[in-house]
Amino acid sequence: MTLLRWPRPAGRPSNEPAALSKGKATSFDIAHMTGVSQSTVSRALRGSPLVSEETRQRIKAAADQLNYKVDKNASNLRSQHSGTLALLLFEDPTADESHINPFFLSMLGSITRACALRGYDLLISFQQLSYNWHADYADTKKADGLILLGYGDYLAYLDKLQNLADQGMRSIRWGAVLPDQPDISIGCDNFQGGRAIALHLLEQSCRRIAFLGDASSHYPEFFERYRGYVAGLQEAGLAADPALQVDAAESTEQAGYQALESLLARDTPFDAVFAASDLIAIGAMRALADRCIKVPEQVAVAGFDDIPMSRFLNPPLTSVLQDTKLAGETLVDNLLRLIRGEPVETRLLPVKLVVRRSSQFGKS
Amino acid sequence: MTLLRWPRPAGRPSNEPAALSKGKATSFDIAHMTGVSQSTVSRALRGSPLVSEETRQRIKAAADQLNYKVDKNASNLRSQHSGTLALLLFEDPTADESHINPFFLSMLGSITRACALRGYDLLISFQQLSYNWHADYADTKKADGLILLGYGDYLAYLDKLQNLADQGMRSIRWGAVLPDQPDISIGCDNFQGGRAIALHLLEQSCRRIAFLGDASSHYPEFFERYRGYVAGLQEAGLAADPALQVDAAESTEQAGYQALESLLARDTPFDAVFAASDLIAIGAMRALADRCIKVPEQVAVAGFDDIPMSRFLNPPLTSVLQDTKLAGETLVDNLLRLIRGEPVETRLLPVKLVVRRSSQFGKS
DNA sequence: CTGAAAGCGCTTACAG
DNA sequence: CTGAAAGCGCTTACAG
Repeated sequence: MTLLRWPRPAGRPSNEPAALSKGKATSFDIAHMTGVSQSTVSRALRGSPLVSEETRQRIKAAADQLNYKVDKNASNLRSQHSGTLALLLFEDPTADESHINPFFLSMLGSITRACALRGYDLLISFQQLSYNWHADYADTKKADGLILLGYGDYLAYLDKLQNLADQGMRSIRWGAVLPDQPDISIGCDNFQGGRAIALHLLEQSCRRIAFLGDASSHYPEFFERYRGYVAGLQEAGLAADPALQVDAAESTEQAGYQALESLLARDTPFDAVFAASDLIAIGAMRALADRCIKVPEQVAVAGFDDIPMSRFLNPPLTSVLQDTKLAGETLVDNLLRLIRGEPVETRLLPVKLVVRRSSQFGKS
Repeated sequence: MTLLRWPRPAGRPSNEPAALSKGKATSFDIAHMTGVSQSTVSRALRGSPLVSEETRQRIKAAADQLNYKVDKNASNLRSQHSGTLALLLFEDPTADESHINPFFLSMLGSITRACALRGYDLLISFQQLSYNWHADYADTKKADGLILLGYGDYLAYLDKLQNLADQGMRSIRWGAVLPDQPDISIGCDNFQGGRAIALHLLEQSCRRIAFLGDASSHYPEFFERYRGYVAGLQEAGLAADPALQVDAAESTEQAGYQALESLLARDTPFDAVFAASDLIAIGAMRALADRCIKVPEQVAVAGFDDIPMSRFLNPPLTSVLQDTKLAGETLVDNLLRLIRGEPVETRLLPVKLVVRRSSQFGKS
């Protein structure tokens, strides 16, 4: 009998073959099995060039046979990084808890995929604005970096972002890209999107275009869309009429419905509605339908985000498409760069106007 | 000066106050600061009854002051559990990579919330059916349990489920609840949902109700919906006509569009369409619209899942609502029970018929 | 109620 | 190219 007997690590009965102790094999088992040191096993499995090809093959074969997998907790503890990113979705505190904004859901999907392709795990959590993100994900070492996603009052959490940056947290935010921001953010070109909608509606012969959405620095993404809209009007020699701008801070149907009612209550004529998001547009279209105002015959409507349901609306909604696949990849890639200490470029992603029936003013 | 000086753990320069070494405080720092042992710090912070209230308060205060957080990797390694659940979304291999099935997105949201409320983290990943789930999430100790979500050929991954069960993996699956399953699954009452749709359509005076969706044990959820539909017909003294059942394995618009075209090609008269999912129904409605067949005037249509966009369709789609909030909570609670070694009851969740205009046969 | 000690399973200098 | 050793930061018997 030539089978060598190696000492077993404490805790495993020496009469039980390692191959049968399911999910329990350690690098020591592999080492004993192949007759090398545990350090060499670790090196081989991590692809270190310090191990000879022949040794590596033997070790890999043994690892496969024992169904061995590196214990992530141990390797993370030792190497001090987790191979995990955390995605924090912060929502309006008032949001209905059963539904997530479809746009963020779409982002979530693309971020998940991007992480998987790069070999990172993704931890997901919903957060209130009041929460201490850093403490829970960075200090506990659960994640190497944070992706922040969500609407909400920008000025209200500016301090928190500043704090994250001060503590050297690796985090990146989806949102408005502005000068003098404390953090690194990636967003789409809200300005050009707003401008494109305005130019498109003007081309449909609309002249009194209402804007539904907050137009203040509290909601910088909406504000950028608004500024693009104003710029578009100016190019056509028109001035934006303040009476045609109605606040809608939340991106919800309810907010859109109410915003349109406010607009109607002002008794200011309008022939088009540019909603700062598709959800707001959906609410506005419902309010118009309830008053028997026909879209697009009497009023043209356009939104922003191009969420999946927009093409199914009646009439289908003209909107601005944000490329969520590219957005997710860009967020992940830049966060990874940040983690590696490489320079990161704040980026503005291009948008695309998607014309559908809701904006064909006057046609039926 | 009465400030005591404690020895510093190796690795930290003793001239640097612990409070300034950001994100680096350990339980030893707290111990030194409060004059107790590190074990006591660990106990106090974990709420052990072995620590006196006074000591606990002092320790907690020190921990707050130093911004101390337990290192999850260390505690996980030592205690051998991760406080993390993994959600594996397995999709049809053919699925368009940019969009996730809206129903699963909704489940994802509710599972994320349920985990957060119970103090668990959630790891998310997309998986192909061919993947070795167990190895990647259980053997690596990244997660204490698995939640499996997704459509796909049930028979094709039965072996894998068996394997998971054999290896003692803590996992739970959303899907059909059938006798003799190798794993524990939770699902909605697909049978009663299918029956409710059939009875509803019959009530609208439909007599030739087509079923769009796979009706085989490869797709047991669809099959249960089909069996419910057959049962509903039987209650009205009608037999299901095989010519009215068209396969659609994937839950996509494309599959629905094609299924309806196949149905039309059969030249069998029908006055209603029951699609096995809303996505299939959406495709079918488009195919009907392309042929200028009016819904619900000429053909009534109903779906299943009640995804968010269904109420916005033209006409709004009658469907069967699955309570995703309850589903998410049930999945998480049962998985946690499984992890704790408690008995788990396979559960069938109730569904609710949601009637909208698409099924008002004959009306305009 | 508290402390000293062992050890979870790795990675990574250090030495050869 | 390989091995012996230290140590990541905790939790948990064990002893008092």
